[in-house]
Amino acid sequence: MVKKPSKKPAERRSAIAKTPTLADIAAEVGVTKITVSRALNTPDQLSPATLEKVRAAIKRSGYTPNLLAGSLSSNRSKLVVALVPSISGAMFTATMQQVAEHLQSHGYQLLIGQTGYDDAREDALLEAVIGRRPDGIILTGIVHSAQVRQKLRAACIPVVETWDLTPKPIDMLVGFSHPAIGKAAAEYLYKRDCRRPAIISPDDRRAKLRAEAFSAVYAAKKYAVPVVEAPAPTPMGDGRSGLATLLRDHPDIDGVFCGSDNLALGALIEAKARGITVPQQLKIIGYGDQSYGKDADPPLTSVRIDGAAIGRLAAEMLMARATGQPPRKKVVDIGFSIAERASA
Amino acid sequence: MVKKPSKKPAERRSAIAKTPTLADIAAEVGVTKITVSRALNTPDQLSPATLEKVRAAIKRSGYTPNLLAGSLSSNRSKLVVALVPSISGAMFTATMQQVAEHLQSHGYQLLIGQTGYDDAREDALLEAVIGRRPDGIILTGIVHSAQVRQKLRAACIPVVETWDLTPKPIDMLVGFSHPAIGKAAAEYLYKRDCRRPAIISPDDRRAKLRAEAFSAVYAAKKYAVPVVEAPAPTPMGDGRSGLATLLRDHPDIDGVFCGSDNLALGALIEAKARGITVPQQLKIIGYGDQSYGKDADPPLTSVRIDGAAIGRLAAEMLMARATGQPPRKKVVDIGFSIAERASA
DNA sequence: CCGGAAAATGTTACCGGTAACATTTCAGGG
DNA sequence: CCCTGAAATGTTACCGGTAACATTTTCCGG
Repeated sequence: MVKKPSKKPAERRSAIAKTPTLADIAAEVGVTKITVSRALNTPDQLSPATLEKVRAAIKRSGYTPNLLAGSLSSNRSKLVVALVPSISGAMFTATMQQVAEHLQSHGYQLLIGQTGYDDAREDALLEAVIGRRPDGIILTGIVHSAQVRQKLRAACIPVVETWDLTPKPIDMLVGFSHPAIGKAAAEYLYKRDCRRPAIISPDDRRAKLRAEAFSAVYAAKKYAVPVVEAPAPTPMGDGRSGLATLLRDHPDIDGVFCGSDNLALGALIEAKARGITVPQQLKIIGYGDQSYGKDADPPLTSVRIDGAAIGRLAAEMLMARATGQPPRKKVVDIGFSIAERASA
Repeated sequence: MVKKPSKKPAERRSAIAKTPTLADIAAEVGVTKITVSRALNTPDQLSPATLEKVRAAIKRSGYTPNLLAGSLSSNRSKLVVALVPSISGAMFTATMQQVAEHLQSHGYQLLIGQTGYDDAREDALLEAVIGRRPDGIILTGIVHSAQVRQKLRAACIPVVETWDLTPKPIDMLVGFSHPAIGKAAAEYLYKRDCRRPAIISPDDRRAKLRAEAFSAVYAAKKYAVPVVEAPAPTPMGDGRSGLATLLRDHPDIDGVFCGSDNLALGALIEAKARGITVPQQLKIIGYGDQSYGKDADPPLTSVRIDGAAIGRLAAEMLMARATGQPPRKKVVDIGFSIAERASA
């Protein structure tokens, strides 16, 4: 089978299996490209007869429109990208769920990128994402690299930073204050007569903010707070071993502020395994208020963040921007609460 | 401020803030577009002096290449999309982690879509994904809609189906047999003198396959297996309530096959809360072998799937295809094992 | 100082859609 | 039967890059 190279590139291509394009469908039906395009995007503009023929041809060929081309031309991608540190972190699930649902009802699509608690990697990923020209970007946490901040601004893409606060957001923001949480947790434990608390914390930036604020409260009262750090994302096991370490070095601690519910649950299991009563001998407070915390024994007291609300607001802000409305507020602090249960 | 519409569209645009393009950079440096393009993609081809000037201009303007345009032109998007039922399902985390790492080392990017255990939604999402013309698609589970199968084939995009087996994959496949797992779990419990087992299972398709195969083994021995289903993704609480329901209706059960480690952990907590000893009075076996299972008390026996291996193989297959090599194998059954711990 | 190969850069024509404006078709009133 | 405006369809020119091939520069030995 000799392949005779012809001059016309279109012809050369067709030798190989090629995915059908608008032009192919148009030629088959006997109309022009724009008519097929309209059949897909604004079907009301076509006569029923033409519409029917075009749809039949599309179905027959298994044609799928090339959104790269469409987006390039129309300057709208109908795509929103969200970046999260970790897929597994159940924290962000509710947020993503809400975002996806809201976007979907507006005909937008959500894709998620995993950054992995690593700034350099986040920057690289973000750059690649900007290149795809999504109609919106949702970030977990705030962006620190000046370079990336500039690129985001230059790209003119609506951005929502989330899960944190900063006086100078790139664009929009839905978050809450991590130091405020550390402070509130400390006061919560202090009020319940905790005098020798400790911290088990993931080593990511936001968790550290909470831990530092917690320590600061006790430091002001002249108590030093021992800290154990574990690499994020923290599995339950780190909570067990973390508590074990703390008890070895500081056998008299009477409370633990855990930087995640995973850690808290691990600490709980370790305490029970050692016959330490919770909350009598040891108070445990988690962060995130995951559903499984309620099902622990005793149920876990935890800092509650309304992740779904973050998602809903972020999506609404983006969609408002997409429809050209000026956003009511560019920055929202959704706050937090402490879900008081039996463990502290 | 009267805006005088000029004839040239480029000029009209520039009234509004516009994101810089290759042409802008090129004009600024005094070269042509292709030279700038080369500075980004094949810098070796340029003289050091030119390269330096171009890079300076790029940095100054905060330019980010429009990958839509690049992909459209070159017919390569350097993008792989993976679809998972749920972001939170820790099961797929290891897989995604591996995929992302392998792809990254080849200069590819991974974006994740969430389908939500819903076939209709998966189809819609998949169609939108095909439209973005990624260089590869990784699916969790196998595709059932004939329509979508045709579109995937027509689009000529390499596809890897995972976490399941089928005699007729669309393209490539890395998975294992769910019925085999149900069978193995049943035999495992039977061998340990379990005669009145029950099942707590998520209601997704693959979990049902496992449950049915489990029941079939016992049915062959004339034992009926009671089943409680919970909507996926299953939180720990469903394990607690699931076991409670089972014990109410069948107080004499002596083993539970749980469709996820979450469910198993919940069942474990419920059993302990009721003073039922595990494994003496009740054997519990999970599925997924999540890290937290090891840290439970007693440690959880669980069906182990090497999710990381699935990710690694899927990524390797895609990259091999991208570099034009014919894949060694198009279908891989990676099997499973039962991680034997104290709970069963 | 010249020829010629290699290195550096440029030209042209697309990729597959959509926007904006132009043209044709058709129904109904005068 | 013509006119008119709305409905249906077409034309042209892009969107912002890259492939393929063409041309100019540079560098080197003879």
